[in-house]
Amino acid sequence: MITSSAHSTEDKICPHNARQNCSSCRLSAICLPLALAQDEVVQLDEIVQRGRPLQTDELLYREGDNFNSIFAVRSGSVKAYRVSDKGEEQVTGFYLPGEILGMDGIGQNRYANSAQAMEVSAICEIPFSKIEDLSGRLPNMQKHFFKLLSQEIVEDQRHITLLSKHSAEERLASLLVSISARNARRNLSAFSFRLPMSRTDIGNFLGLTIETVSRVFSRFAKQGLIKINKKEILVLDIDALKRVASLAN
Amino acid sequence: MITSSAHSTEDKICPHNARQNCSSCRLSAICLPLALAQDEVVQLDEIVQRGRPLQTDELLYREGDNFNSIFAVRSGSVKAYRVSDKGEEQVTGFYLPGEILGMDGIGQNRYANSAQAMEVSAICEIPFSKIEDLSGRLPNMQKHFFKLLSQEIVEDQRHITLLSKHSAEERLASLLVSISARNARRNLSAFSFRLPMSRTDIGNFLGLTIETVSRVFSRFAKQGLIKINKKEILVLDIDALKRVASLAN
DNA sequence: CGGGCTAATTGACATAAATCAATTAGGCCT
DNA sequence: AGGCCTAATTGATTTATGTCAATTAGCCCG
Repeated sequence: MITSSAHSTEDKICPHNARQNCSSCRLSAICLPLALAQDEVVQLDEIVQRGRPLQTDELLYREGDNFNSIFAVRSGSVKAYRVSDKGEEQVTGFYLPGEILGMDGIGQNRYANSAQAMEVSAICEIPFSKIEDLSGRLPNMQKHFFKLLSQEIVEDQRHITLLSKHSAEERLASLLVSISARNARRNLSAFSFRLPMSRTDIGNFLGLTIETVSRVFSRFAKQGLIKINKKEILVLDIDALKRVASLAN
Repeated sequence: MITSSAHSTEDKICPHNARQNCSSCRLSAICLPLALAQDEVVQLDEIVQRGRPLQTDELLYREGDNFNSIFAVRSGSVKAYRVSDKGEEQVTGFYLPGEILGMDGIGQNRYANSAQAMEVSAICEIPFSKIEDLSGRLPNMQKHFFKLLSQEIVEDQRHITLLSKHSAEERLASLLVSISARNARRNLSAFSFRLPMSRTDIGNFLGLTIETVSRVFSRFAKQGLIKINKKEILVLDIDALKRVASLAN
């Protein structure tokens, strides 16, 4: 346990000027270096670009842009969304520190989503051509990327099931459980956290209206599963929440 | 155009004993060999295994099974489905000749779906470890697999949007347009085909009940968009159908 | 420090699709 | 050829969630 306070200061401590390499990054255990040997991480390090932080609502890339890089979230959070031909906007994912986005661009050489910062966020950019090179040389790297891509497929299929077969309560509980778990993975509290996204984004992601999201939040609070203060969430009964999620995932 | 008759005999002519290699396979233009040079296809050929055909309803693999291979459909058709912790079954995809399935297993070394033949089907099996080897040696191969995986992600995200934001009519129109296009890709008729899946599977895939699927089919027929005879579909107005799909994809 | 803007909440009502139920129509086996 | 089994269709009714509307509560900026 790195922190016992409700809200970790992870994102506050020298957010954008931490020592600029993967080896010393505190996310290395869950981010790309995860799968690499010490000396391989050095090679990864050489191709990672760390730019200025993104401001809230700033776009990292836009749907249809030429695909050149994938990105890792170092601090903050990013949402990805696509616009259907019908003009409907669909949030396809939320990305927290240590998570990789942009891989949807590989197939068509264009991003299939837009990516937008939900708060001030530091992002690592990794040119994909360099990753291809590296993957050709380092079997670990290739293997890891195959895995990453595959996991995103499984993640998306889970979400398909969620949208197709589960109620509003199940969907929201599922999201809360997911965020809780991802926080825990980063050694943050699983029970007290701030949702980086708006109710609108949550609703859009879960295929619900903002009103329904709000009502379900209120119901959960009334039932004593959580305590809400705007975006601050205190999980009072994670097991009940998991039960509601029905493990809808 | 290979055939002008309403129903191609593609799947009937020597279905399982066509010359057993990728170079001469009539699907090579849309299947794995697509991305490879002549001499590279030969190397692919050496690792592809072609077993006895699957009977209708036979399982190719089961969710949770150890992952070892990916598969290409040579003839027939396969559905993939997963069971959520809630016990709900969700069809995640339909695979037609030339299409690849099983890649969801890479991430966890276990298949995340079960795969079941919807009719008698011939399947090519490709051990994934061999693909990793080959990808390390052939940049084309590696690139192609990254693309394949990425495209499945985009496909799934499209489906997420479909389920989240589109009406029953839009969903079904979208599926019909998709199948029509995939048939055209195989040089089959885009306007006259047999749906290999049941109404139950369609409903499950689209997040609808079988009754709703049936009603929407009837409505489309009444509106003169299609003609239905059980699983046989005659598309009368593909443009209208695309309009209804709203290009919900 | 106050006014206005936006996000969230809450309530009343509408609706698309689900559920329940009955009927029809094939296909298959004896 | 006839009967049975399953898949599909069609209709009547219910329901979860969406839509419309009004209210509240922060929060930013001058």
